[in-house]
Amino acid sequence: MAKQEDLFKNVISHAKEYGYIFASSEIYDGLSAVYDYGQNGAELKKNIKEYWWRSMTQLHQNIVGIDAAILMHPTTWKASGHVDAFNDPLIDNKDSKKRYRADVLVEDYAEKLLQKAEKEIEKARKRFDDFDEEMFKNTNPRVQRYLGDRKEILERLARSLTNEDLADVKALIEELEIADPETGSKNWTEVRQFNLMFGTKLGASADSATQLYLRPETAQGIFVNFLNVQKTGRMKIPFGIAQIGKAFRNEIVARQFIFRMREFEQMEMQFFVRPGKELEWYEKWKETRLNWHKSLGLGEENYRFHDHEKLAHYANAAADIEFNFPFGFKELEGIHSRTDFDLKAHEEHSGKKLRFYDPELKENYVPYVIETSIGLDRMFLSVLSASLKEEDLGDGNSRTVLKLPAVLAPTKAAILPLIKKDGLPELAQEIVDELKWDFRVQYDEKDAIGRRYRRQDAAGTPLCITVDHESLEDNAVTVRFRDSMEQKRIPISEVKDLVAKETDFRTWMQGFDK
RNA sequence: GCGAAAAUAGCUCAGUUGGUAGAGCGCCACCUUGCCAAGGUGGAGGUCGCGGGUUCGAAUCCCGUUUUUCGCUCCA
Repeated sequence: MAKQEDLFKNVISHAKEYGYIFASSEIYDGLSAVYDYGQNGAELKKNIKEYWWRSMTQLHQNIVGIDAAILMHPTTWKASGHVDAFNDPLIDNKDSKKRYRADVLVEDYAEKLLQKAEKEIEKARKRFDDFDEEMFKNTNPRVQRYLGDRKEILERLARSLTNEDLADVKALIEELEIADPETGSKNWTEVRQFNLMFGTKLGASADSATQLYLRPETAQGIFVNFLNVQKTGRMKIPFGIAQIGKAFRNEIVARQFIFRMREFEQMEMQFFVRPGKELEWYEKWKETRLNWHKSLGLGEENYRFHDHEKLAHYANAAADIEFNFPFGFKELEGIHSRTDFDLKAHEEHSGKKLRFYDPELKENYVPYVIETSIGLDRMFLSVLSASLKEEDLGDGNSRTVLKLPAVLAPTKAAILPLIKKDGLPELAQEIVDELKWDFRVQYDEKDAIGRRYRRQDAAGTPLCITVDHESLEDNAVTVRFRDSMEQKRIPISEVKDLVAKETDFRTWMQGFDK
């Protein structure tokens, strides 16, 4: 356990030291759960995005990409359910330190009253042969009291929640003497409202401004554009719309480095299918997405599915692809069968039809949706943490090496003159000038060659190309591979092809693109 | 949000019972070496997270605060 903790700390400090991730506004002590990507982090992140984007929109003829705005019409979030669901009144028990949803506590209490009433009715049913349930309900004073109290409590709760009168919710809990279900303590804090959505205003003057939200998920940008894309792209079901973009959540607890941030980026694809076919496609996408992860070679044992038993209200099937992070298996990507919930909700709220005319069936329908949604920052963390190795070289030496998948590496190759004189730097620079058009490469002449190799190992550069005195004679260079530390002599004219082969999208993805 | 721990140079850390900061690595310049890191010389870099208090004097003691990590909690 302690070892895992150390490993995670290593990942965090390596990420900083090599320019991958910095705390946001660090000179001002940082901002909780907000991080910046540094010079190498930005490259790695961009490469992950590109790997995903090309897999989706380039390898699939029937998937296209969009880039919707972060700000959306506020009704979007009513339709999606976020306005209601992302607003939780929470209360803490001071003794047990447990947190509960205040409305759920009250609702549970009301539920108990209902159960008591039903018990009375059951008892009476056994006693009387000619039992009239309606009659009994309406006349028995106990049942009357239970049901009356229940009704009154629920109405008062609803009223208080609508008016955002949280003090009354607290008062209600106290009046009813509701206790912590686990410990029985009645020592409660105030009820506080947690709104998971970041609010902002449209319009410069405060009084005429419209309340807007920074989107808490990117999916809605796709749903509201469903018809635009379908019509203008002449898309036929089944088809998908992909998007990469920022989303924002005002998490109560945001932790674990970049695993849960307040500002994060999602890569998601909504796949529209015929109603009734959704579970077939759900299975297919589960497999496709897992394959995509496997293509990066970070270790197949590091991935697993986690099928949801408790489904969100919009879903009829859901699974996560979990990754073995330094702090255990956690969600990396979600694959959800979202039914027609979102499109239907937008139809209702907008009054616009969001349907597809299926020429084969000769009918209109609201498509069903399979969603694949991956946290880009989590993906970044998974790649970084699985790549960082402290390697024992067997001869008493060790090295720190960042075994990033070459296709994702920020720098593809380092060009190194063996020594910085005798014309070697000039030849090395020529190679840089040739390669730089196709690859991000780096020139380095400082320090002993072995040291430069190790430096590139730690930065994650998959290839080193060394120019020595012989190179001037035979036009050949030594290529040194990061992972195996093996060296190979090849003609300078073949360097470009070699770097391409090692770092190419096709090299990595082909065979996994099922 | 609660509880625990931590915060000193870019990184990893030391800093004795309070006497106004050190090491190793890294970085920069020059010299030297030249195929798997840590030769030489010189140099830059810290108001010890921040604010307050105690004291003649605080990195060190006390209070508050911020950030991070862990546990709980939450998680469309």
